[in-house]
Amino acid sequence: MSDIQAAKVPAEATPLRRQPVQQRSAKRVEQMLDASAALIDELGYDALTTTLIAKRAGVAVGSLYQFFPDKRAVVQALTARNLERFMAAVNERLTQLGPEHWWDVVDSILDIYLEMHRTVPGFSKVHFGDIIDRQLLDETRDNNAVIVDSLTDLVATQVDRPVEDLRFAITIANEVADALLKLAFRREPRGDEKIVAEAKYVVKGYLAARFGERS
Amino acid sequence: MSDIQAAKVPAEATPLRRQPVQQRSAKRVEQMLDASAALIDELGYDALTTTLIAKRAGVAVGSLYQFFPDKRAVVQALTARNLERFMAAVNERLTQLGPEHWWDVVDSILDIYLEMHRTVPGFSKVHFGDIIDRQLLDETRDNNAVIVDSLTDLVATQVDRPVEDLRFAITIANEVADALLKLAFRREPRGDEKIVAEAKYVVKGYLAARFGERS
DNA sequence: GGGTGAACATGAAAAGTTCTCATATACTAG
DNA sequence: CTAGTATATGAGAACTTTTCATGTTCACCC
Repeated sequence: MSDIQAAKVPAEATPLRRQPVQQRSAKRVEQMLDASAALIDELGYDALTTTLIAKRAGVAVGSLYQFFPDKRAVVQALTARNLERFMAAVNERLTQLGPEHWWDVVDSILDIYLEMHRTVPGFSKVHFGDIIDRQLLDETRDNNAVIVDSLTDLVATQVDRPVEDLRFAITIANEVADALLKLAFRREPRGDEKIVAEAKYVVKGYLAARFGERS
Repeated sequence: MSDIQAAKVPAEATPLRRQPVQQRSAKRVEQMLDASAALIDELGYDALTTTLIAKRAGVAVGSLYQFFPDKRAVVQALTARNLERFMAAVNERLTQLGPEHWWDVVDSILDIYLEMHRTVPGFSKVHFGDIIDRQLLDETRDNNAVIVDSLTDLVATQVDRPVEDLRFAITIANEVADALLKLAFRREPRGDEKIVAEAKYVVKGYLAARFGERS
């Protein structure tokens, strides 16, 4: 009576040294990501240490390297997991609501984004929009592409415009929203309300100008 | 006949372990910052190494620690230098042009920002808006505050609105511009023209809505 | 339930970084 | 010319990242 349907995402290209196949190890990998997220929250990215991660996760350092090629890959995997969770939440919310106006889509997405900032450890420090160094850049581009493409598809069914125009506008909107919400959470741990409101205002204003008011 | 007027900025709080007093050492510190900038461009922040910086700058590692308390402080000093250069350029441009419409102020600022992205090594990777970790956060806030305050003063003489409203709007605009220009330079080394244009459009649109069209 | 090979776990130590410090040299004021 | 401070230096202490040989656990088969 359980939903055995594996929630496995194909995992585009494996940044992992080895894919955990047994359940215990999959769990361990999750623990390592959780530990990383917590530590990033507490100490910041720079102070993150493989030894610390391992200790916090309750595993040996070697176990970490069993799956991740290096420290960066851990953070990268964390951002990937954040992205997956985000997209899953967005999809769920949207299929639930049923698409009406893109206006509402924007609201939903921003709300979910906010929610994750507030509830997912480490999210406000590193999530899919971050570039910590060149190595992560390509991965980041991919992550953002996933979001943007997904949203573009969604909006394309509603707005009568060339898809490339939509993609462009959504790319811009995505970047703006990310920047402003990050600012909001830099100012206040729970997110500065005024800035959050302004973020919604700016994004909607921009999209309205580009998409037109009609749904 | 030379303008001896020292272009020294008071240097708010000293993040340096020791302030270079002799000219040779001041020069060396500059060399270290130059080396850091170049290396960040080439390898990314993560691959930055104190040994590498020293080697590139042609000094001993110890010399670096003579002035900087740790590696982060070097990057921090680099962002501070970038900020100084940026503000200096902005001030020069604006006093030259003479303030007309805030519209033109925005153009000037964005142009200078672009120019620096293209000509100042490392600028597109780390400049005043970046947060690499918690330690740098306060300094970053300061940096942004400097820009925002400075611009606010400037605009306050032109727009008849409560100063706090102006500061808020400028904070938002600053963040948006930064995010979009960073995106532009992530996409193309010389800055994606289309995105740059859109950045100007978004920022101006936002400020027009907040400040009103009138100069 | 015994055997086999792959997946996984582990921690000591190799390799690499950060940062210190005792020592040596350059500069500056008098 | 000289004392006193600023600076330069690089070996090495302290800490991190990553490897790897060794030992366990699991999954599957007979």
